[in-house]
Order: sequence, then C-alpha cells, then structure tokens
Amino acid sequence: MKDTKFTVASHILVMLATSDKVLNSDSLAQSVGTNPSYIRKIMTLLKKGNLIYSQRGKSGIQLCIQPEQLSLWQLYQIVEGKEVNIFQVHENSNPECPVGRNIKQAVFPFLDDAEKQLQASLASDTLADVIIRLKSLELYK
Amino acid sequence: MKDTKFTVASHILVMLATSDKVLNSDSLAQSVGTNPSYIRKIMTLLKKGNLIYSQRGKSGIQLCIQPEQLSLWQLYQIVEGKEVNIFQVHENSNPECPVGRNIKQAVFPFLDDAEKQLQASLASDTLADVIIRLKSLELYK
DNA sequence: TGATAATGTATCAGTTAAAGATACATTTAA
DNA sequence: TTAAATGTATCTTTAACTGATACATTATCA
Repeated sequence: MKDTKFTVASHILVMLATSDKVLNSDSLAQSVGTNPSYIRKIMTLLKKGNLIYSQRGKSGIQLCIQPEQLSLWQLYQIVEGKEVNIFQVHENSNPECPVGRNIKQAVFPFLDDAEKQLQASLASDTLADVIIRLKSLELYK
Repeated sequence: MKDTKFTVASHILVMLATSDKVLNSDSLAQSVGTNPSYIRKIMTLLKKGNLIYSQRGKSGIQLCIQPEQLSLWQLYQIVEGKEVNIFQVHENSNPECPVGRNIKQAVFPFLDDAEKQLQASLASDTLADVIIRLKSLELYK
C-alpha cells in the first residue's frame, strides 16, 4: 500500500496554519478524506516532532511552529523516521561471490548521493512555501 | 515489503559485464541470493529495456549495452517504470475544502523538484562507475 | 535426431507495511 | 456533571513485493 503519511501530514499542518476555526481529528479527517483514527496516528508523530500540541479532551489542536521555520525535509524525517531509505538494497547476496560480497558497498555511494540531492531540495522548501502556493491556486478558482 | 528490483538488476548487470563464464538464471540467483524465477522476472524487464538478450533454450544471457552507456537513472526507469513516484500523494482530499481541493497541486511542484534532483544525480552515474568501485573494493579483500 | 537444459510465463502462496475500522478509558471544557 | 475529544490499542483490509512451483517451448550438444 502506498505511503502517504508525508503529504497527509503536510495537509494537516496547512489546515492548522490557515484555519481560523479550532480543528479536531474529525474535521481534519473530512478534509483529508480519511478516518479520524488515522489522523490521530499521524498527530502522534507530529507531536513527537514538536510540530503540534494536543491533549485529551475538548482542547483542540495547536500548531507549535512557524510555517517559515519548518522545512519539508524536516517534516519528512519527522513523519517517516530519521533513517530514510528511498532505495532498498537486497540483503542475501552470496558472500562467496566477488560481486555478491561487494555489490552493496559498490552501489551504496551512488544511491546515497542521489538521496542527499533529494534531501537538499526538500530542505530548501518550507511549509510556508506550500501555503503560499496553495493560496495562489485558490485565487483563481 | 521492500522493493529491491533496482539493486538486484544492478547486480545482474554487473555479473554479466564482469563474468567470463556464461551465466544463467540459476547462477545469477545464487549470487543474488534469491530464486531463479525472480531473476527471470527481472530479466523480462531488462529485455524490454533492451539491456540484455536471452531466449528459450541453452543459449545463455548476453549484455546488449556498454556499461559506460547505461546511467543508473535509465536503469531505474527500466526496472521501476517510467512513471516513478518517490512520493505518494493521498487521493481522497475533500473537494469542498479549499485546502483539500488544492493540496495536491500545491505540494506537487516541491516534490517533483526534489525527485528531479535525485534523478539528475543518478543520471550522472553509470553501470561502469559501479563496476569500477566494485573492483576497487575487491582489491583490498 | 533425440536428450538435456534453459528460458518464458503463468499462477499461487507467503510476507510485509500501510491504511481503515472499532473500541474505550481518560480528560478537558462548557 | 455531562458531552466531546484525544490517546492508544487492536484487529481487519488492502496492496505490493518476493518466493515457490509448474510446464510448454526451444536451443544446444552428443
């Protein structure tokens, strides 16, 4: 199944940053098109990352950060974990074979470089950039 | 489950490029640490991409390209499909909500830019680079 | 020419991870 | 005090990748 935690998390944060109403997991679920339980699962990740604050009861959900201060790479790591691996290397290569015994180390540097480029790109964008673009789209609808 | 087609395909191609023996799906499976059926599945992708040639019977498998001429990005596309999406966007956003109706278009450009950076990095590496690195590792074993 | 061995391909099972769904104790706010 | 919301656990469903098996077809070699 497809992993959409990152874009769902972005959606949630954009909602919190732009809404004037107090939002809860129900209203967020309606906007995202999923169920409140899943929203709360992602909320636990965002709380651990100190991006939002929430608690039991009828308290609502608060954003703890400035959209300008949160890069998309930071968000990605918070939601997907620090050990991000875009590429997966097969694990049972034959150590008796010269290729099998070295292929992982041989390809890793290239994959790692590529991931670092992706990372740098996301690190240069912020949640505020997403919000700006979203509002510019809204203008013409 | 983890998708390792790309590195398995790299493994196969390195084997074909460096072995002096004729290889078959059995010997490749032994080196990769998997089963011959899976090797043949990946072989069908590599054949469609015109990277290898093989046929029924006891003919062996031939490499159709020069390792210097195949970039890792080309290989990635051949194995994973042309429409590569590192990031998945959730699909059921509420069109009644200003955020839900625009979030996909709002985040897409940033994700696409990041993917293009990754792509450019992989496009600058070739199968030959992997082989060179692998041989340099072999030297010290 | 016949036997052997290999691919091409289909199909099913197993495994893993994500997301959906349900439930409920706890706690806040009105 | 009551209603409503979160935090959390658990189970189910779904999707994708990989493992395994089977077999007709075909090239090679004796």
